[in-house]
Amino acid sequence: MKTHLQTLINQALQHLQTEGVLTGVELPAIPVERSRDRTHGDFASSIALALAKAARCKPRDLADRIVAALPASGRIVKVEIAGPGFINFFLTPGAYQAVVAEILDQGETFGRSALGGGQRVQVEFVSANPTGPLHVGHGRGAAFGATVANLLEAVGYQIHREYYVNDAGRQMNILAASVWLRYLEHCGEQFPFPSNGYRGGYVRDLAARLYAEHGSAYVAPAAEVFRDLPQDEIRDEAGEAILAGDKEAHIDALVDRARARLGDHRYRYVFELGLNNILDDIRDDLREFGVVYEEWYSERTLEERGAVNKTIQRLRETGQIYEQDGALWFRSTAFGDEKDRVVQRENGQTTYFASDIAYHLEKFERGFDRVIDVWGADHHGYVPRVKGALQALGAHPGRLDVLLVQFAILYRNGERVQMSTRSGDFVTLRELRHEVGNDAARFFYVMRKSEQHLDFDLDLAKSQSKDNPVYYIQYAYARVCSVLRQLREKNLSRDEQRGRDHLALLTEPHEEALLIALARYPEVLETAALNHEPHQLAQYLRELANAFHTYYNEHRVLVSDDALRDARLNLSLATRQVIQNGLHLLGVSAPEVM
RNA sequence: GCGCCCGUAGCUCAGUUGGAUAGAGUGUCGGCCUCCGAAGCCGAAGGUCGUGGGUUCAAGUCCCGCCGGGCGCGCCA
Repeated sequence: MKTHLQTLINQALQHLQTEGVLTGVELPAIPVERSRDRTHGDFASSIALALAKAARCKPRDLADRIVAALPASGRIVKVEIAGPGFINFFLTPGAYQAVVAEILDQGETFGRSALGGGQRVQVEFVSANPTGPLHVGHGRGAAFGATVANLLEAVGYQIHREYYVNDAGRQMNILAASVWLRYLEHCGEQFPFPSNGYRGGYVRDLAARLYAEHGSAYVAPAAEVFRDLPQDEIRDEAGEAILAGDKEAHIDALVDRARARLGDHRYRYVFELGLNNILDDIRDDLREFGVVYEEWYSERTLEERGAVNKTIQRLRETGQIYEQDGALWFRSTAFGDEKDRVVQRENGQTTYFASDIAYHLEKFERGFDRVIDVWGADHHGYVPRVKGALQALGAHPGRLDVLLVQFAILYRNGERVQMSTRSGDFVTLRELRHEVGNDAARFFYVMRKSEQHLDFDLDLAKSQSKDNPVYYIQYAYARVCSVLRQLREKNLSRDEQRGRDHLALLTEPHEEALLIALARYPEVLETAALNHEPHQLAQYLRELANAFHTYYNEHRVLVSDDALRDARLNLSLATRQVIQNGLHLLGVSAPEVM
């Protein structure tokens, strides 16, 4: 409808140009919006306000001339000029009602479009290190990334969902060392656990598994393992230093000691045990959450192919690499970063940043038209250096969108649920899903703008009342299903074609409001997708459900008049279809009975 | 200190990329079931859009300065 109106206005403007009113004026994109207020019609255009200056006349006068030049349209009942020069369009009832037939015809594809033209877009999200189970922060990235991907797919982009598995870095070695140390404890050895080790309970589980598989064959005396190591650094809860040392050097040395003591083969075994078990757990967790990927991309394969070193070499050739204090630095300040960044440490290890440059470079080499990264907002400082490196290498950083997701704060009984990474005491995504269910979790995660902190009310997410937007929307769906059941129980006839033939009977104000809400769905999908804003869809579905509940409360669907009943049934089914389509994109189920 | 994000009803948040009289939910108060699911609906009350300037036909929206909150500022990831 919007494009229809734009076409009409465009024709009018061209007509005026031939009359010499707007000679030499370049015609802009024509603004057409849904009116907020019904008294302003259905759609409004501010085109006359925008062009008044160029046309050298008053906005209202220009609006008059545009309206006079508008071609006739069977879908418009009235055109008015209002306020400073808005052109308001009033649609015919038939223009509203037509959407019902459109929805019934298109079913699950209603709302989808070919806007993206099949462009290839990669969406990388979650990508949490496989050093432990996903927590509630990752959950938001998962729900958000999955929904953004679904939305883009719905408007015609070809989507490649990807999880970048950091299976090669230093952190994985620290995990392996942590598992081994817990294993030593399990076997009776005693020592202070390194402050930079992984201390979650799952590490002990992995250690127990190692023991179950190999008994005490991997044991080494703690006294030997810890002999002549750099001092650890230990702080109390307040952050005050109890033991001054270098925790990084300490843990790195422990990793080396583990490798030396176990030998390559056995060290590899511990490493793989940790990686595989945790990665499998993450995969299962996400699959249960309705989040699936086209690809799990391994950092290790990237490194084994020599891509990281090759990338550093390429950066060298650009002249943006220099050596200082034994390390290699990338001159990211030349690209707007606050300071230069290390790509290779003094000890020869490449940094996470180095492999990330290689990875992003490869994303473009794989032929994606656009690349989207979903990151936690605490990584925002990382954006300039990645884009800077891409620019240095001749890639186009403008084709990379980094979407930042703020943390979710859990509330229970009105109080904030405390989470501390220091003690390893955090709520996992799985715990959250089990507590509130997948539907509520998926919906709550995306119902706010991503860059907004999310207050996640656990009690609300669990409540089965209208306060809970998930239930509210699902209830509208279930109600339509219930009407169909009633139809059968009462032995009333139903004829879809008869309903289509009598859509003109849908003239009640509540019906009109519902029809307008339905017609908005494709527009909502488009803006939600292009702006990467799932919350717009969530918000819309609530409004649609509200329009239906209001209507349902005011009018009966199963009336005795066959034609009216069938028309209303078609309207109800169309509503059900749109709710189903929308919930599907959000990864939320649509139960027939609640 | 520097950089990024946020500040809208008591609370949680929208606000169609600059449009007309700033909207929902929740909470408070008051109504609606002999009738398709009351897990619902209707009404009332609630605002100097943090603040002071600027840009223009038009600013919650864009620019600048303050105030308040969050995050970042490692040879960690």
